[in-house]
Amino acid sequence: MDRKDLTRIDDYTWEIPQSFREGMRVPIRILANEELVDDIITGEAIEQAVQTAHLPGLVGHLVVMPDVYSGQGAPVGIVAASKYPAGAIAPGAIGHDINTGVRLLGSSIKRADADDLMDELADKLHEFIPCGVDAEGSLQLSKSEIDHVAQSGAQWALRKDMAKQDDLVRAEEGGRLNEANPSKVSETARALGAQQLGTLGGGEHFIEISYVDEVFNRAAAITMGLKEGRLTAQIHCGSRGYGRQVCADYIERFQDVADKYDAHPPNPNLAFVPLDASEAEDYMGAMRAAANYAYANRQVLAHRVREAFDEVIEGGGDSLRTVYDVAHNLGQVEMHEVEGKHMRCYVHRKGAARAFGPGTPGISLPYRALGQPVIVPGSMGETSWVMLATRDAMSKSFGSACHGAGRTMSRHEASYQGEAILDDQLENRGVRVRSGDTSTSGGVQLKENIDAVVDTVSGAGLAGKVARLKPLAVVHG
DNA sequence: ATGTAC
Repeated sequence: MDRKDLTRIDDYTWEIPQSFREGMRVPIRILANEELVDDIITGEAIEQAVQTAHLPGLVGHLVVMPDVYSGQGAPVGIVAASKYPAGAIAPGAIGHDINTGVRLLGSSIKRADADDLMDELADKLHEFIPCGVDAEGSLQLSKSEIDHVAQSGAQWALRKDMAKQDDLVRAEEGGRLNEANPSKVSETARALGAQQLGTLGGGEHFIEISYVDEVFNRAAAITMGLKEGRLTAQIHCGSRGYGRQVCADYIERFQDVADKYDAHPPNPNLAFVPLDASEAEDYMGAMRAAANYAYANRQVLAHRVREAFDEVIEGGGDSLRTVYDVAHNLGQVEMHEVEGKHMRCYVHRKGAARAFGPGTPGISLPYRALGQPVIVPGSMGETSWVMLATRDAMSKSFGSACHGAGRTMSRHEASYQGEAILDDQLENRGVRVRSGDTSTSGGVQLKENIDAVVDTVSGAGLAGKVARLKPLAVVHG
């Protein structure tokens, strides 16, 4: 694809018309600045976006985020809104790592006071947090306990003294989706979940200590508890094998019933069924269960980070306060205005965060008047940004923004890349690294386009800058 | 992303 296939809407928006290929249900809107657009349209993710635009019942336009990259079925970095309940639902447009996301914690600890302690802090984080694909957790729960986790999300951790009330108040959806249905989750998934709660996983998943480098919106930063020169902690992870298995199980099941619904996607990983099919309801219940597992997992990891801080800094754990916790891979029923009409939609977000503008119902109370926080972590060891959603996000991207933590290569390409160079790259940037089994991160390469991504998100009017964070230490799988 | 593999 090249630029002649695109219509330029404005400085940050490019459209691929519905006529680009027969079978597309909506046009595609790529959100990207001059610097990013050519890479996006020449990469392999864009063909996946074209295929995703075939999903029946899509409304408005398929949104492609500036940090998009190649995924399975749908690319990572898209928003696809389907009319509810007349449209379709596709697990591949939500992703295998259901509710992968980010928890950001702020603190009152001055960077200058912690400089000499950073190596010890990195050691303790690594000691307290099991990493890698095969990491088994410190919790070792029964399958029936995992059903409680899947039902209650981060609230389960509150009952187990691994959360503060304020953690939940400042998490998206209070850290728990309603109408989760663990009985629709396979035995295989439940068994994996029982072993893995409280583990970080591999690939792009990481825990990072950073500091607030610069504040751009002082009032918002105060509400968020972010102050220049103070330490922060970020936890980027998801639902581990539990969510992966839920996605795989339902893609297979949807493929099996394709004939019944005359549902034939351009790619088997984009298997779909009508939203009002019983199989769709089962998937939604299982997917919400996996989302709650991920909310609980980030909460348990936040607890472990607090324990690690306590070992090194007096009162360190207690000073870590949740700023926000946001999901990147989720499907939700929401009201949106499309071509002048209010309608109920099923919004698939894959590699995209919800970003509701100021005053929108559903935003956590401390932030409802300001707009939903948008955490853009960059790759591990990269600059991160904290932003606030603005009103334009509702019309431009179904109330969504980028997810930030991207790859330069698809997983498929990365699998050919051989030995890990990631840790050397990180060390060269002066970031302390502690890693587990690097076999899963061997192909992870650091992106350096985070500032262009953030320029696009703010230029397109999805979110405004609040603060920039700089990395000090990373723990990854 | 992953009891890893188009």
